[in-house]
Amino acid sequence: MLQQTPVVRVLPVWHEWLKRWPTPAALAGEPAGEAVRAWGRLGYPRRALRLHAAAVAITQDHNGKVPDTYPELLALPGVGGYTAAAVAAFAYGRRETVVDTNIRRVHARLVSGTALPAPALTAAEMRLAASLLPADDGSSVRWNAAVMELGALVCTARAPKCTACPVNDLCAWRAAGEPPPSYVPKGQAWHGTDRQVRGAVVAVLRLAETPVPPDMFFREPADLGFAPAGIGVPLAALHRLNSAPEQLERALAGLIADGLAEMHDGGYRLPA
DNA sequence: GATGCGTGGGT
DNA sequence: TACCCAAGCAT
Repeated sequence: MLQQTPVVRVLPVWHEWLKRWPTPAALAGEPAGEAVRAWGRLGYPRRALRLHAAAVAITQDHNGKVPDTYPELLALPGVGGYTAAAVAAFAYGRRETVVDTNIRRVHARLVSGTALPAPALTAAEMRLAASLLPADDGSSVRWNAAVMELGALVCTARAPKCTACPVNDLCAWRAAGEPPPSYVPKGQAWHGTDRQVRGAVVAVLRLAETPVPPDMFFREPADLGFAPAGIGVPLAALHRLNSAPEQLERALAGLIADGLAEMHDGGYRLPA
C-alpha cells in the first residue's frame, strides 16, 4: 500500500484490511476482486491484485507465514527490491540495505550535495547506502528507519526544513549553497489520458454489484434508462470525461489484460 | 533503460 | 488554479 502512496492516506485503509483479513490465508480465501474493492481510492489498483496474489503464494508456498528472507520476499508478486528489504528489516529485524525515495533524497543532499537523486535508482546509490549501513542488525534497522523518517519529515522534496535538521551542519548540499536540481522531473500527464479513463472505469467496477454492460460505458447516460444500483456517480464522472470510444476500448482491454476486470454475463466486473 | 500505472493533499 | 510528488513494480 505504501508503494508510491503517502503514509497518512494508507493508514485508514490498512486498518480496515487487517480487521477484515488478519492473515494471508484469510485474504487468499476471497476473490481478488474483493481486494480491489477494499483498496478503495488508494490508486494503482493492480497493487491490490498483486497483494492478493502474494497472499495466495504465502498460503500455498510458505505455510501461511510471510517469509523472512530477502530472496523469498522478492519472489512474491508485487514485491520488488525496496519492499523485500523493508519487510525483512522492519518486520524481521534483518540487516538490509533499504533504499526508498526518502533515503535516496537524503543521501543525494547530505552526501552527494545535489538537490535531487537521479531519475532512477542507480548502482552507485545502492553502493553508497550499503557503505553507510551500520554493521549490526539492531543498529542497521534503526539507521534505515531514521534516514527514511528524516527524508519524509525534514529533508522533504519541496520546502525542506533545513533549519530544523539535526544534521544540517553535515549537509553537502547546504554547504554548496543549495544548488538547484540539474534536471527537471517530468510530471505525469493526466487530463485526457487513457490513464484517467482507466481510473474512472475501475471506479465504476469497484462500486458495481452486478456485471456492467458495455452500453453503460459507451452510450450517453440519457440513452441508458437506468444504471445498476450504486454506480450512478462514478458513471457520470466517467462520461464527464467525454473520452473517445477508442480510449474506452483501450482502457477496458487493458483492464482485462491486467486481470483487473473480466467479462461475465455480457458485462464487465472485477475478478470474482 | 524507458514506460505505464491512480489518487489526493500540499504549495 | 496548476503543478508537484508520494515507503515502486512489472514489462
